[in-house]
This record gives sequence, C-alpha cells and structure tokens, in this order.
Amino acid sequence: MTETPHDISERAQHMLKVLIDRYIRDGQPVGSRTLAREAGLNLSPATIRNVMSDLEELGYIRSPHTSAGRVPTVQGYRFFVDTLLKVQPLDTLSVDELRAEFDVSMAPKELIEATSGLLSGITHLAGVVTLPKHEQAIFRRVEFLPLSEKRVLAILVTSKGEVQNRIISTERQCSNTELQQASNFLNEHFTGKDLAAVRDTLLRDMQEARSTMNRMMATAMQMADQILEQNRNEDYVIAGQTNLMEFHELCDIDKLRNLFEAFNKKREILHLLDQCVHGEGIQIFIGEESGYHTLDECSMVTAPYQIDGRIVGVLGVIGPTRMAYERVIPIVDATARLLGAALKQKD
Amino acid sequence: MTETPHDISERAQHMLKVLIDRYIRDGQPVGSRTLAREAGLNLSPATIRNVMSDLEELGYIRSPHTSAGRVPTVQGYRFFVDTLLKVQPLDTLSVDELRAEFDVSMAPKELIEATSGLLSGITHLAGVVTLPKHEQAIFRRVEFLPLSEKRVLAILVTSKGEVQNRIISTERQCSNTELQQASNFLNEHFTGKDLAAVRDTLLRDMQEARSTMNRMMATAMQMADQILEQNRNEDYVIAGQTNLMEFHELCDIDKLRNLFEAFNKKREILHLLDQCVHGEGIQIFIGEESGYHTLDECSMVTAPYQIDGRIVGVLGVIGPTRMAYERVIPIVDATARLLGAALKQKD
DNA sequence: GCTGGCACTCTATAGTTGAGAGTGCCAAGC
DNA sequence: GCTTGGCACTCTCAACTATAGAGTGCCAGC
Repeated sequence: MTETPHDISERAQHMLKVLIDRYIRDGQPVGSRTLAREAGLNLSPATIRNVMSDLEELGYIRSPHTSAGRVPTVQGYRFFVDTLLKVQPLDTLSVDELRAEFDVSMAPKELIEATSGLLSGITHLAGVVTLPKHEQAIFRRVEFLPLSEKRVLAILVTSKGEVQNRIISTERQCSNTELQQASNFLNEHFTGKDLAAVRDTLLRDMQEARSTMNRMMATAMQMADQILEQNRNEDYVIAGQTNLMEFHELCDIDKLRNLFEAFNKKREILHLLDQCVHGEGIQIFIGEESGYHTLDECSMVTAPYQIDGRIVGVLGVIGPTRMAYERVIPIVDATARLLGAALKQKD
Repeated sequence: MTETPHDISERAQHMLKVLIDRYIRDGQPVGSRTLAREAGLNLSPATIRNVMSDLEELGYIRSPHTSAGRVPTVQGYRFFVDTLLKVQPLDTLSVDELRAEFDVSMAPKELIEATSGLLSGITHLAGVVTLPKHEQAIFRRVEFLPLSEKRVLAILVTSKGEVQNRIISTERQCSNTELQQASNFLNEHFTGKDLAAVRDTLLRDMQEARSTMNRMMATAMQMADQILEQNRNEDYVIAGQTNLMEFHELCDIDKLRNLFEAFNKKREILHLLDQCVHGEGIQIFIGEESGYHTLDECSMVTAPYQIDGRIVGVLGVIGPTRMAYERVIPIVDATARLLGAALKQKD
C-alpha cells in the first residue's frame, strides 16, 4: 500500500472514494448512515460522521445544508480523479467494438462528426472533437474555376484527402487560361510541400518579385494565401448537447441556455480545448477550474489525438461535474487513439 | 370593408385580432377588462365578455381555467393568420439592410448557414434553411485523386460553384493514369450537362456497353454515380435554437429536449419543410397542424427560395405558436428572395 | 343590445405544520 | 484513544390552509 499522502488517512481516502462513487451514481447527497453501509468497514454512522467532518474541514466535501448528506467539492473531485481513481484501459473487446464504429471510408470531416456522435452516444454526455490542425498538411493540388466576372472558385486538396473550397473575389476579371496557368504553376512548384511552407514561400515570393511579377501570379498567390488563411481557422464539432438536459443539476433553464450558447459561440470552449492540446494525455477540467462561469457545474475530459505521433487535435466530453469519470476516461482515451488511427489511413 | 365571412361579426373579428395581438405581445391570457381597454370600441367589459363567449363557442379562443383570460386556439391563430392579418412587405430600407447581410463572396454552404443565423438573429426564433436541391445543377468538372491502395478521392464541381467531395472505395487499385483517363472522359462528355441527365446517361451506358466496357470506365461511372447518389441527400441548417429557451411556454425541460432532439434527428422537420416546397409562397404550420407532437406548441413560417424561378429550397423560422407572425412573415419572405438572388450569382 | 352588479370559481401566494433526514456533540465503553 | 449509542438540534420538503385577486357568467335594468 502507498503511504498516506498529505494529512488524510488511508481510511478517510477510502471513505471519500466511496462517497464520491455513490454520489456519482445517484446524485443525492450522501449521509453518514448510507456511507456506513456502503463503505464495508463495519463502522458506526457516528464514526463516519467524525471522518466526514475531517474531510469537510479539508475542503473535499461539503453539505448543501445542515441536514443533508455531503457532496464532493471541486477539490474533492480533483483528489478523486488524481489519486483515488485507478483508471484501467478499456479491455480489448470493448476497443474492438469501438473500432468497428470507425468507418474509414468516411471523409475526414464526416469522421470527426461521427466521432463526436460516438462519444456522446456511449457516454450519454456531450461529445466534442476539434477539427484536425493541418499546419503539417501537404499541398496536393489546387484548381481555379471561374464563376462570374470577378469571382473565382478555388479548390485546394491536401494529402489527407481533405478538400477545401472557397469563392474568391478578384480585383479584375481573370481569363480562363490565366487561371489555368496559375494553378499549373502552383501545382508544379508546390505539390508535396508542407502547406505552411508553401504559404511562407508564397509570401516571400510576392515581396521579392513584386516588380516583375505579372498579374496572373499575383492573383494566384493571393488566392492560395486566402485558402491557407482559412486553413488556420479552428473549429470543433459538438454532439449530444441534449444529453446534458437529463442531469437535474443542469436543469435550470438559464444555466442550460448559457451553456448551449457557449457551445454555439465556440470561443471559450475552443480556448479550453486548445489548452488540452499542449498537455500530454488525458486532461480533466472540473467545475470552476475551467475559469469560465458557464462551465461552473460542468467537467470536461479530453485527450489529444495524433497522426504519426503528432498531435493534431483534441476530443473529449463535456458533462456535469458529477460524471462517471472512471468509465468516461478510458473511453475518451481509446477514442482518441482510434480517431488518430482512422485519420492516418487517409494519407 | 369586406363582408363578414362565416358566422363571425366584423366586431368579433376585430376583437379577436386585438386579443391575439395582445397575447402575442405579452403571453398572458387576455381578460375582458384588458380587451375593453385595448379594443378602442368604448364597450364595457360585460359586452366584451359576451363576444368572447361567442368566440370561445366557435373555437377561436379558450380559457386555460375559469378565472383566467382567454388565449387563442390553433384555430384562432389560423383565422388570424389567414384573414385577419394584413401582412405588408418589408419596406425598401429594411430590405436593403437585410441585403447588406448577404455576402456574395461566400460559398453556397456558408451562405446557407449565414442565412439561417440571420433569420434567427432578426426574429429571435430558430432559423432553418434547407440546402438547395441540385437536381438541376450543371455538371462542371470531376477530378479523381488516389489516396491509398483502394481508395480514391472524388471531387465534383457543379456550375453553382458547389464542391462535393467523397472518398470512394474501389474494388481494386486504380492507377494514376487510369483515374486521369476516367476524369477526362467524364469532363469531355458531360461538362455543361444537367446532373440528373448525366446520371441517367451513365447508367444507360453501363447497361449497353457492359461487354466491351473496360474496367476503367466502369470505375469512373461507379464513382460518378456515387457522387450523384450523395447529391440526393437532403439536409438543412438550423440556428438559434437557444432562442427558443426564452419562451416560458416552452420552458419545460422535457418539451425542450424533445424539440431539440427532433432538430437533431432532422427527419420530421425535413419532412415538414419538404411539404413547404410544393406550396407556393409563405407556408405556415401552427401548433398541432404539423402533425408532429414535438412541435405541438410551435409554429413554423416558411418560404421556398428559388433560383431562376425554380424552387430549390425552403427557409423559415420555428418558434412558439405565440410568435409575432406579422413581423416574422415579411422577414421570411424577403429573406427567401434575397437568398435566391445571392445564390443565383454563383452561376 | 349594452351595462353594472353580484355571486362564483379558480389560481397563485404566503404561511403553517409535521415528518424525515442528517448532523454535532457528549458521555460511556472497549 | 478510538468507537459508539443517545439525544437535541437544524433544515428541507411536502401537504395543507387561508387569503387576495382576477376573471367569468348571468341577470335585471336601461
């Protein structure tokens, strides 16, 4: 057995774990009598009360009011998640079942959406998956098609099988051959190169060759630049928001509204997800830890997903602080691996 | 003045209109005293009560309970919308403001999303816009790029500047030149043709030439067919769902949940929207008229939008039955026109 | 046909009560 | 010194009651 950390006895830890497990299960404050029964330590409620009192003193639990049981605090969950919980990876069978859900014939965007839906479906929480970052993506092909007078449809294909298209307004009308030349030039010079590098090269070229550069080239680079610009956009896909309506701790219409609006605005959530990219492995935000008040009663469990060992995105779930971490964590973890693997096959 | 239709006096009609206007404004059942004040007819509450009693008899209004005022029934709203409401088109200034919101440089998909957001933003309801149907779309270009062994990325561009892409699993590995030949063939033969016609031709050709047709061509047609298949998919974009949380008649968490789930499942809503394509002009479903219980307390105001006089989609708003029809209808109407115009410019 | 008056009904709100759950503390026991 | 049963205390929740207020329906009179 490990030595007792800090100032909390082994027994108290065990009781905290049982309390939180129980609270996660049915959402009711846990009283001393219940805990006495549940803990399996053959202690009387009175003894339990003493320990609970200590735990409350330390800030791990609190009573909603005098005569209710105790509920975990954020700090309590934190301790629970960090040291009490021994998460074991998903067994092979479950992983296989999960893997079967990944249809590799899907385009990346669809795959992301499916994954988000999958996460929410299994956990009964809201699933989030960021779109993979493509700074490392390889330029594969570009095509320009004239639409009307001064508008051109640009299509960019990267090596991941990702297709981006955008309508570009040009300063003047471009002829068909002009556009053809532009795409030929780009395809010849840049196919197989890193997209970020392409962008940089383009920008530099535009500086250096300003005087001699003909209009066609300027337009081409402008277009490419616009597409690359768009490529920086970050975004995520969320699924199963309605699952969150089932939890009575979130049933307040105003809280729910704020939460849903935060999902729509995306900015805050995106910022949080972004933090998770940097930390390796599973990251968990519990309640106020996120720093955003709309998420005060929510937790977020995330894992970055990678392609070829390079982290390209984050996925996870959002739910009430009272979520089944023990069950959710391995799922998020496995899903991240599987998504990475599925995306890799696009190369 | 128009003659009194059916068995309801001019005066009663006026009072019904005032009652509904008032109810739409503040959501409270309207009593005889309030109505007497509001109607501007210099009648005593007692007289009003008699008329209200008639209106209730006819099924246009009802009391939630004995000592509340009256609220409109679905039938009441129907009568209100059909004959009491004189909707006047948006004034030029407002239309111009609205038009300014349409950024023609957006790709069709983005445009649809923006329109949905626009509708929900202005009306404070949920906005819906179906993706434009492309059965009339013109085949413009197709491109096949190999991804991995048996997977090919197919990109189809239509004349509307719409780009569709899909990963296709092939039965065997296709060489680069094979794919090139396939796309060349398709581009040469079908550019500028109607997409549906292309599909038909392809299918017929595959029948006739089965024996002589080489594998390359079979693959090409298969791919094109797959893309066209996907093209049939109907879908819509919804925005501002959270707006609906503000209406206390929808504040019941369960109703809200069902509603949101219906939005996510899409099937029912899509079916409703589909009905609206066929009817010309503004279509309104009030409460149970939709036939779907999840929408029992909701109304839907829709208008088809067209490109070159051909209806390609529907847009509208979803909100509580108690919505400001008078304000919403012209907005939906104008938005439909503007979206059509904006999409047309993609040609 | 309109009106004021009046009895009646129903809701919504506040206040009251009692049961139940759980605590904290204390003194006794192992 | 930990553990325990006992007990007084606190607080919530649900049920119940009372009351004010809104609005109706009906009737008799103008």
